[in-house]
Amino acid sequence: MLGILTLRGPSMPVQKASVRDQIRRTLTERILAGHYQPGDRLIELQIARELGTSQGSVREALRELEASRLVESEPHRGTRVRVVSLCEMREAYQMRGLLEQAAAITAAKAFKGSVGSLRDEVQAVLRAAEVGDFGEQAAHVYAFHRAVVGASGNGVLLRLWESLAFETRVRVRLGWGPIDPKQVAASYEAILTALEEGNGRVAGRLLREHSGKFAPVSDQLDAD
Amino acid sequence: MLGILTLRGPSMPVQKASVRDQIRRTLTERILAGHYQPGDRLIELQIARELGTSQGSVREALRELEASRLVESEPHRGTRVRVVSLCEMREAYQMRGLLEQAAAITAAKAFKGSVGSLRDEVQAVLRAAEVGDFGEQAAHVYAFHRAVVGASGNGVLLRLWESLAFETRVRVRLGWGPIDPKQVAASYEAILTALEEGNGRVAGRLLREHSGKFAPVSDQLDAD
DNA sequence: ATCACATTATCGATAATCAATAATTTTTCG
DNA sequence: CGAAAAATTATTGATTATCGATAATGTGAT
Repeated sequence: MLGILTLRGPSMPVQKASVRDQIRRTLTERILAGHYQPGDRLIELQIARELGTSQGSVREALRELEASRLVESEPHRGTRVRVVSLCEMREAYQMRGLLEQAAAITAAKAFKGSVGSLRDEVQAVLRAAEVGDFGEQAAHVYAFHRAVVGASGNGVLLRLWESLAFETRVRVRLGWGPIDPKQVAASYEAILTALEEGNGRVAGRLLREHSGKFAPVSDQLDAD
Repeated sequence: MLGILTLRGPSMPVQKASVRDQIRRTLTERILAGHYQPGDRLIELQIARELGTSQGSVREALRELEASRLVESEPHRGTRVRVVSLCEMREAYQMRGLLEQAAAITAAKAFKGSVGSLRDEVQAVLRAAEVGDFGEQAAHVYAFHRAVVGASGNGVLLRLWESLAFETRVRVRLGWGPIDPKQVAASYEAILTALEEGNGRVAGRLLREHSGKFAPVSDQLDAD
């Protein structure tokens, strides 16, 4: 039993690995990695037997995934990987832009003069793009934006932003074509400069525009 | 058993009343109504026995409440009603303002010339305020803002906004003092006028300012 | 072909049970 | 007495087995 619980690095302190969390993590990985495709059914007992757990634990994990909108379920019809529509993705990108713009306003204070860690992420993005490692690329893009939003110091803002993670991450897997590294570099460079100067207003605007570049529709909500 | 399932209005169509949902609804009501105070423990078997359900169903309901951030839990230490800090509430109000501003930009198109339903809600708010019925007042305030956000036509935006419901609703129960009806009326009247004219830009700005009036801290994120 | 009916897979839910852990109480001993 | 140690209790985390309800599928009769 407990085929999942095998992993636990040697240097890991006392990580509580509840069965429920392990299941959730495993399923999340599989969904984000594309092992389970959108629309695929997730059958409780099947998963339970595969992972060596009980049906109840799987149910709980599925409820959590449903809450974070990775899956959806109908009564007596089971749970399946959620299908994110193009429309919803556009909306999510709009919102991400809006939130990041707001985040930048205050985050700029934190980054003024020290954008080293951010620059590292951008470098990593470009390196990954050259090699063609989309997973790595997406991870560093995520890390960059998350760092900015996190630096805003607004926990609620961060939570809202993170709740968009699924919608804005599927994009990569849909393969809307490779990104021009030059364009990306230029865009990020401008943002970095603004942050370094502590100019949150400009950084925010640039981040919002950046978000717009990756969503194929005009941004209707721009208040400026 | 199933002491909860009694209710089901005569005109109700075919409402699926899963046990889990019933538990969730019951607990949500009790939390919002203040029957359970912030910090109170929610003991699984206790609730299960009281409602005549199994422990498992209560667990699932609690996981859902945790996802919507009404409660929080630590391993082996149980689940309790979440305590929303003043800081978090301020952040939530900031975010609510940001989202509503964005919503107004597009919602204005939908309301141009026909703000009747919105005006009704404002009237209801003032009426409730006169009578001193805070519950009713809060409900209509909620309905007004929700209508605006809903009219934006952006589902993701609506979802984000609704996820702030808890944080921005506790406020009423904390009783930050009664609100001056005149001030409220004037504020809403200006918003209505802007929406009626289809001027989303102005309506958005007013909504954001409105939100600021109810949060006791200067709004740092205003990009305009 | 299509409708009615049976079959099957799966979900929704329950009960009974057990180990692990946290909180509480009691005991022991300096 | 008062603090450390030990025992007790309450509750969670998780399992197994089981049942009825429901949706999907298959099958046969007309």
